[in-house]
Amino acid sequence: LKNQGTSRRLPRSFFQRYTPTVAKGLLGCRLVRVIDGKRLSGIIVETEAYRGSGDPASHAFRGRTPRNELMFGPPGHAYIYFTMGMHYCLNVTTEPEGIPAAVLLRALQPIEGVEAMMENRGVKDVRRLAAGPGNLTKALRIDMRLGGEDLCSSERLFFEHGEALRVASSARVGVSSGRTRRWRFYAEGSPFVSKGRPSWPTTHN
DNA sequence: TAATGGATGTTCT
DNA sequence: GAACATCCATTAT
Repeated sequence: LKNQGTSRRLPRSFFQRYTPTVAKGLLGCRLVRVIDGKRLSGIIVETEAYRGSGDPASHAFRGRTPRNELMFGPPGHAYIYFTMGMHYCLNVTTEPEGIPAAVLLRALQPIEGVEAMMENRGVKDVRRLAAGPGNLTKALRIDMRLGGEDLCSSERLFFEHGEALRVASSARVGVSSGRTRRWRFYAEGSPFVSKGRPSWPTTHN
């Protein structure tokens, strides 16, 4: 019983795999943020994979830079970036060290600390609390200070096992290149996914 | 319900 | 100077 918390954690081996597989596998798992000893958490319902130097939509497409450096590092770490002058986006690094890859966390179904998330967001509709990558980080109070955090050992931000969900896929949201890859994954029928709708129809795996 | 544009800053050409 | 892994309010349909 005393190991209940840690035993449910996703281990590093989970993240050291082919990135689209990790992105799919994260659906149904729990993302947990601990603030002042309180748990804010939700079930992951939407993710996107960004992989390798051959993926034109990836930040690592043009090689290593100060910003994307963490993508080249070991798996299971937080890669966070600031975008559009306003929002933070949370990724978890994947694949063995040296392969630039990560999974973007795009939406959660809020479970624990819903009241706190409402305060952080200034929104009451639970369906919108963590729908979209910028909203997700705002709800969980995630910013650059958590960049590089080891999510396999952190006490502030980590993943827990969950139940398998029915998975659908589409092209990634908000990217103009790399449209041939359908590396956005989401829980089919979930009202908690972000509004970004793909141009291609959905399929399931 | 769909399209548009503003807020805002970092990165790259 | 343009593009950008965004979000929301406003406007048009």
